[in-house]
Amino acid sequence: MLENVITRFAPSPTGFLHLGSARTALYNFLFARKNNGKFILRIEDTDKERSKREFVDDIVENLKWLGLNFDEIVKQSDRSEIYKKVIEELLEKDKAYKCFCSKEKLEEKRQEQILKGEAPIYQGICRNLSKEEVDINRAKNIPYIIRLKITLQKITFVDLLRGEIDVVAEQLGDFVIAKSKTEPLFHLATPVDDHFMGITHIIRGADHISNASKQILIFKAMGWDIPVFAHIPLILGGEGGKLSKRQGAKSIGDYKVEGYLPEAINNFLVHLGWHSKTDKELFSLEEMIEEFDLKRVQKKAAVCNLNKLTWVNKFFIKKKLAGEIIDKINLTDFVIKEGDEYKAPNGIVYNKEQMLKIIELGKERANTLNDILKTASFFFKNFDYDKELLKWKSFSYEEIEISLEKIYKAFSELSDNTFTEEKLKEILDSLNSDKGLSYFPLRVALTGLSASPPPVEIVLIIGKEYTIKRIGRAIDKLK
RNA sequence: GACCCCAUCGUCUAGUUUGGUUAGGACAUCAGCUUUUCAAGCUGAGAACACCGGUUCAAAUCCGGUUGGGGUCACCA
Repeated sequence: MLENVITRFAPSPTGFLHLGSARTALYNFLFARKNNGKFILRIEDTDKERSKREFVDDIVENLKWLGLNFDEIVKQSDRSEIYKKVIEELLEKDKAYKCFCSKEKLEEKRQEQILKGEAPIYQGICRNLSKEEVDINRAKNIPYIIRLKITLQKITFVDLLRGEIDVVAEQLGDFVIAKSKTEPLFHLATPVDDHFMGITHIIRGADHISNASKQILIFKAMGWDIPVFAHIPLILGGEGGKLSKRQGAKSIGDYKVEGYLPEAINNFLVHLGWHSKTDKELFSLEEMIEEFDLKRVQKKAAVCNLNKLTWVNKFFIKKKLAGEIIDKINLTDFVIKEGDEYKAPNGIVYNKEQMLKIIELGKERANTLNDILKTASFFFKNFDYDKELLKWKSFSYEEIEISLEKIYKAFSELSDNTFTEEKLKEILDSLNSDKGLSYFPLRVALTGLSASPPPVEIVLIIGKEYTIKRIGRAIDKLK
């Protein structure tokens, strides 16, 4: 175990929490907890134009929903004093300078460079302005921004997953670190916070590899210790390309609404780039913490294939008790809850025990929480079906009708005491030599479907009265 | 375009550090079993080391190149 580990998840609140960012959060969380360290949520809202309060709320809410509890939340917009001090120090030490170039002029130069096939970087026009020149420009009120003065030739840093990475500093150009002394930009705010917050491990997406070199330049200019970097592989969409920028970039909130369980999402995400030493596939969050190891994280980008998510979700739904999920299911499309009663539009009133049994049946067949009642909607809604559906194998309509009439009669004769699972099965099993001739038409009569949970289970839930009614309706269709 | 990163079944991956495996698992697909249907479950099948060269008795594993994919090049993060 490492000492004093502090990690951070640093999203910009310019969008909802999506799968890619959630996985970054998960890895940071796992690594911190594994080492008994701290996990901090840092909202990078230096871009006032694009940052929105609703996104902050979404990120916080969904992180909590996933169980990725952070120890602290920090907003960059609350820390302007710190950035200001660093900017002033950098300026004072001549590690940074004011640039008076206009946006238009810069854009023109950029285009020229691109046309010439050169790297589109800043060419240092204001890099060596004298104090006098700067004062003149200031006196004229020409707007300026602040750039870092790059003096290093080569930047080398160690990535925990990839080893040494070399970057030619020239390639970077004197990039902008702040719009003004009070308006820091990403490349300044990030290293400043990482330093002052004591971040020991920067775990983030591989799209930040090239940013790392820029941020290291700040660390070096300030003479700070450089934290450990671990750039985790990107998650790609089905067609390749960054997930967050392409299709399929649904938010975690969307998955929640669609009926995915947080444990399913965590398990799906943890395997997008990481694998335990064993062949174990499904983990609780505690087990993940126990087994997680940054060194076993993949270097290759992972394509996000939702098949597995569905499978994982199904697994966890099946594992849960009906009582655990009844509160997570949106019942309003199916029943109106009044006290302990659940009133269905088809007239049946269920008690809680019956509702739980219905959920029990539904969850065996559901991919998502929302599927649970959908696959069992015949409990609640009126339905119709074609007479043809009642057919079983090559038996005739007459034979089907006779079978249903026998069931009708036998069920009608049962008293409440004998209306039990054993008795019902006994009747259905003995009625016809082909069991399906009893069960299948009964199934259709009860559900209007050719695929459903076992008919006897359904009968026991809706009760004798409604069972008889539905069988009678089927017989009428055959007449 | 320049720079950086990466490369095992369709997908997620084990194996690479310390060369020797019938290249393993999961999802998906297909088949069989079970069964009153579906789902589940069980059993089985097909399915991969990008290419070329080098080192070596031996290369998925080490080295070089090629190709391919991805990322970054903002007064966004």
